[in-house]
Amino acid sequence: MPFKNKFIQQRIEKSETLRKEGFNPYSNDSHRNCTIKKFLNVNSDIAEMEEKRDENRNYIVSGRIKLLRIMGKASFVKIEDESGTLQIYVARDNLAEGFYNDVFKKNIEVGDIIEISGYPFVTGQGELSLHADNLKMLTKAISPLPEKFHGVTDKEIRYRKRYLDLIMNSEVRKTFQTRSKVISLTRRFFEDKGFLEVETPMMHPIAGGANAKPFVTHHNALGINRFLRIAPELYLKRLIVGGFEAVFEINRNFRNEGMDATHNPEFTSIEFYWAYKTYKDLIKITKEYFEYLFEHLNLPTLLPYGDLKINFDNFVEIPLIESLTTIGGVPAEITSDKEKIVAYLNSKNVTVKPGLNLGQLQGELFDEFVEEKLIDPTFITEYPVEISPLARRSDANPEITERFELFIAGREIANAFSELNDPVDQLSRFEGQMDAKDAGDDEAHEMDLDFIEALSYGMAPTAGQGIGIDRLVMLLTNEHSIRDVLLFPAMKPIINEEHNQEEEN
RNA sequence: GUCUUGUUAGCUCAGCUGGUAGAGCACGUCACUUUUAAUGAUGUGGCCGAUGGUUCGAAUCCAUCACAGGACACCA
Repeated sequence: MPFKNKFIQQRIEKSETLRKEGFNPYSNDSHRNCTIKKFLNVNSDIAEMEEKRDENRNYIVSGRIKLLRIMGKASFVKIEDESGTLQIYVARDNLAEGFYNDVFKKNIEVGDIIEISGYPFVTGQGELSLHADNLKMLTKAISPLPEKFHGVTDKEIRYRKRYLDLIMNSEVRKTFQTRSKVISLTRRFFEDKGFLEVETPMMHPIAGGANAKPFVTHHNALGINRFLRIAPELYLKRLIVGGFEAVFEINRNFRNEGMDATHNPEFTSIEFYWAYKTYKDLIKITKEYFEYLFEHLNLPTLLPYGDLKINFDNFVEIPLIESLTTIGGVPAEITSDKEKIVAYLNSKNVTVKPGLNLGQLQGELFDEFVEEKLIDPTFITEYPVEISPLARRSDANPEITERFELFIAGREIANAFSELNDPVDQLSRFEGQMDAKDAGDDEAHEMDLDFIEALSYGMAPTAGQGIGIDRLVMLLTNEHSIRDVLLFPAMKPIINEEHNQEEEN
């Protein structure tokens, strides 16, 4: 039952009173001619004037009331629009007869969205303000705003009711403005390099391009299941086969897995594919990309992140096997022996699933002993072929691939490789994944014969990369939960007990 | 999925070893024409997350459930 709360009832009554007195509580007759930011900029000279005011100027601003200080025959009102906050001085004798006492003081309150006209002046306390000569209700808020000083801090309310979070916490708006800029800069960076932005299906007949569990949905017309995509990779590579030489896609992926500070079931990535290039070129363009972002976002290259300082002038490059010993402290003599790795992991109280192959075990060592130590940007290269089913083998050593993952602050930010374009090898890799699936690995890559056929027509040598946008934004905004960089993070629904019982009947 | 902590007024939070629910802000009323979380006076406001149990008596103890935060596991 909505609106049963007594505060809401009170406010609805005020809204009705306004209507009766001829003031539409939901007027759209708005005449704003100045944002708050502009008002503050344009009138910054008022402070130097002898009178501290200029009654010849007039502005109409609007915004939500954030603070209200009523002092008898005059009041101060803080309003906020998207651009900033402004103090309004409202005095009884400057408004229409009776308006101040009968309308303003009784029916206008914190949370309402109003429009005010008046002239700029500077108060005795030195604050540039607007001296109101007219005030109009634009939107009555019937729910009271959270407490003015503490705001909302309850994370559950902040995520479930993001609008309240955005009203109360201006720094949250900044985070999402930065997110928007990152995406826009990313798009511009790749477009300027000659990449073509494309859109590939979100609903896949086979969920490929990554090792992950998909969401399933049903297409009634065809009577078949579809999978929400876990990655766009195989479709983007089909476009390279088709003759596009540089493509990228910025969009959502969906993975049916756990949720925590760095995982949301839907997340945003950019994937880009670049013909006639190798993963070495990707390392170069990745460094350029970060330089570009830092320059346009005005960020220091010694970036604070929580207690860390991340040095973005210090990109490190190291092969995976080497990192195990030099960074992870794993004895070099065990890193290519399955039994010794298992014994070593067990000795460190790490339990491993039985039947893992050498590459998977090396991956375990990396995840366990190296990943969290990679603070400055680090390209880990030369991944084992067993855990890289879509990457090209190294010519020098067919057991490893021409691949890297970029780690920053202990987290994977990007995954990239020279693409496997040998259709026969790709087929046998998929078959290897099928064996892993039969052995119980439910995240092994699916067989995609249509993709194999595409490769069989010839895909130019290509390098491709994916970057997790959410985690990147976390780094750049100094946020430590993915929920703080998603406007509407995934939350469990709140079960309404009454409603539930009805459904069961 | 496991462990752990939390859930009390619209918001931010108190509430000790069980004894009939508290503050600040907000809101109502009154005073106040330059305040800065305005101030002073006064009042209203609660199924103490849900359901069971123990008890003469439960916000408080126990169990189950729901949701959230954190950690771990899996993964990007």
